[in-house]
Amino acid sequence: MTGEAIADFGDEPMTGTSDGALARAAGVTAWRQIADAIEADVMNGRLTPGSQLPTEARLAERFAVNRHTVRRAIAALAAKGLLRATQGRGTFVEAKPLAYPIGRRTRFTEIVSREGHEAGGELMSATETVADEETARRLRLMPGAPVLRTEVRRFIDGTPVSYGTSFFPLPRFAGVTAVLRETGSITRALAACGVTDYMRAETRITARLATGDDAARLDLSPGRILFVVDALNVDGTGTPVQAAHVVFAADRVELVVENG
Amino acid sequence: MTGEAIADFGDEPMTGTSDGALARAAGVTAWRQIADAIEADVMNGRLTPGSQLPTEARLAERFAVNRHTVRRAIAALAAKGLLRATQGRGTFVEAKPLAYPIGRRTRFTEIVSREGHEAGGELMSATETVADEETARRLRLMPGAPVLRTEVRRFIDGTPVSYGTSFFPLPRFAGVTAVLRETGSITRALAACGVTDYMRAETRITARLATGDDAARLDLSPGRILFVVDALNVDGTGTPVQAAHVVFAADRVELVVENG
DNA sequence: AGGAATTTGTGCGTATGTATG
DNA sequence: TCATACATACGCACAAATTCC
Repeated sequence: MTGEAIADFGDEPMTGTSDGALARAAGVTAWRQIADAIEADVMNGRLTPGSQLPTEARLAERFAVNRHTVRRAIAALAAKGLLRATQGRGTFVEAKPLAYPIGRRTRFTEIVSREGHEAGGELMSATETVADEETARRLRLMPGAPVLRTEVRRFIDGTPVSYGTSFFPLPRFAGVTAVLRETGSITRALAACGVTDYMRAETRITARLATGDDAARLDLSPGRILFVVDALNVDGTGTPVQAAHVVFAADRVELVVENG
Repeated sequence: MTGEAIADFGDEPMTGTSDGALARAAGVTAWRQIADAIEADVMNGRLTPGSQLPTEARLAERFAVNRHTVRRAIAALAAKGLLRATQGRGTFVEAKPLAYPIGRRTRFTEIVSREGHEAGGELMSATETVADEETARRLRLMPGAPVLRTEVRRFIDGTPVSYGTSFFPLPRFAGVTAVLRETGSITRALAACGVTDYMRAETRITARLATGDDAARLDLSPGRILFVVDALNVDGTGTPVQAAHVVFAADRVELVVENG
């Protein structure tokens, strides 16, 4: 693999006859050779994180194979988390995972912007309901107590990294919905209800594979790994203010526990 | 599903004609019906964590199918993490994941025994080598400085839960090998070198799928989820004493971050 | 607002090489 | 040697999502 970058061909003629040439009738399948070529381009920096690959049609032309064959190579790399293909947009090189500190002060927006990225939040739903046994125990409420249930999806530089549901004790935090819908920031939503500061009391981390629903919400392929994070936030007096159940795309974040 | 537990049939006659009977020629494959039946037995507590299933041959007889069909059902549940089949031993219901606290004082043996389980450790290898760039940075050494590299596998109640490599600065911790080989305990090994107390400074958590090697070492099926944990331990003065790179079987532990 | 162009996603059919029995 | 099954690869057509004018 000494060829030029796959993405670098434009209208100019090919610079080498061996470029893009596959060893047909060799022991390795065509789609795997293509996948290896693309992966090498990513590893060598010829394709940088966030950059767009040529269209499947152009890659097929380039490697002199059918588009299906290119698609198979891309699918393999997407399953590895190296690429991400979106219908109507194109295929892109995935960004490096963001270090996501988990500590007493865990604030999504602060974390992301401190690393030089743009944080985004989207309130997907907000309904008043009653606490089930598990939620009541975590929020130290009676089962059946009124709670606000919100579903929030979070983005870094426009790509979704997590989504999940949160529960807030209800007489106290009735006002979070409006702020959450407008800003997508939990911190500001709680501040609007008089919680000037809150702390992460406990974080439980498990993992599972992405279902079709997860895949759709996080724009990744089914079967990728998800972190399942159950978090409890408390106010200055130690009173629970938020119980969250969030799934993260495991190859878009790296969870970091710092013990200062 | 109102049948008796699968594991409960012994020499007594069947208590109901429908027990174990499959809806052949229905829309659901035989192996999936068997898998669902076993899963229901686990969920309802008729099969408890740690208990052994009947042999594949007996299950095949029970459901009146070929043993291959039973194996497919078991394989599906093993892939979900519900069962674990070990050659020569049998098939067992997986235990619930153990809560594994990650904090300033993270001690494997203490954590496990406090939860009422038996902790085990096995030193797989110990070699003197030199620090590569990454290891040197973490241990605050010069690249090329001598370090001790150990590979340790850990068990809870006899089942492997993690394995990984650790690096110790070498002039100081030459004595850990012997203690580690004898006790499998990092805490005692460090104590033997004069480190009466150590602290977890940082823990980085990512995830990946188990390869064949991982699967062999942790006695799980390839493709299961692994937590990849990079940890740094320091002594009372803040000097790094151990840099570890450990993989955990993600469905045998739940990582818990507590912020006192 | 709307419609064309672009790009990925999906389905079907066909042919070929390679194990398997 | 034949039959079968499976994965690979190709070709064509259309659907669906996004972007751009």
